[in-house]
Amino acid sequence: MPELPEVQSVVTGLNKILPNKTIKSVEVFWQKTIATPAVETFQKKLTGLKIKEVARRAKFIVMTFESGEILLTHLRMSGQFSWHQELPSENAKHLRVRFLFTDNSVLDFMDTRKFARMYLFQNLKEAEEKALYKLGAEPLEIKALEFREIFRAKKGNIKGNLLRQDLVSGVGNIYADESLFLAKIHPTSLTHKIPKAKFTELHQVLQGILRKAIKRNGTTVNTFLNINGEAGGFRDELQVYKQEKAACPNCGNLIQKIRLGSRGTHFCATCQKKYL
DNA sequence: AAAGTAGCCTGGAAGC
DNA sequence: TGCTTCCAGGCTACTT
Repeated sequence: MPELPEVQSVVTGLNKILPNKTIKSVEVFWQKTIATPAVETFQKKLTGLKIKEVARRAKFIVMTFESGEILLTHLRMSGQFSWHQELPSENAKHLRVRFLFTDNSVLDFMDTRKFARMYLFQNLKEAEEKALYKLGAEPLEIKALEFREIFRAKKGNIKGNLLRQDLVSGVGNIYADESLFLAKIHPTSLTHKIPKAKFTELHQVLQGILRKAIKRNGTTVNTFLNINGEAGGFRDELQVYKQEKAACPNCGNLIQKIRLGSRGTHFCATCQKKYL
């Protein structure tokens, strides 16, 4: 499941290849992948545009064109880009969108689960107003004090709040579970009952884990591959996520798995303190 | 207002 | 063995 580090890995790869390429045509194999505008408009508007750069905002891939248009892509569960020097002899499985460039290279977008979405906007202002405005601060940019203030008075459990993109953006299920384990906070802890110092700690371990995961090219749990077809190496570093029934690396007791807010949630009941 | 949940989807795992 | 059911989860929309 692509979260911030996985998206960053994809963006870094795309930004090495795509700038200065001009789109010759766009093929759409699954209409719903294009969230906005209408598919024909999407194809028509993109044709002839030259890519300026590829960046990331939260879990969105932000492609900027020379003329100012913005293409946002959200990978959701299984979205995947793959670039080819020339047209592949046969279509990849789950191919949803294909971008053909004037230099005859090809950018394919595959998405098994069909949850991924692309949004084309006229300019950054429109992208901000219609899509990005809901996003909270970047977890790697936010300061500890600010981080604590955002969460301090929030109701509900900390796990659910960590996943909220409008508070701090880019954290998903894997890094939520992992950072709570490292900060020794039980996922069902009530957010407003967690002491100030613990938030400082959570902020620190979250930044640490995200930086480390970016270095390791993200985490591959089921299907994630970057544009070079490489899996993420952070999987080997998971302490609790998908480790149910394994021994806690700290105390040796079994890692537990529960459902919290309809999400699989992994933790060590011994090491992680419950603030209620 | 905040919290819970259905729905979007497929494929692999688990259950029978 | 082969069928059916369950589960994974980011995000939106809807209900309570």
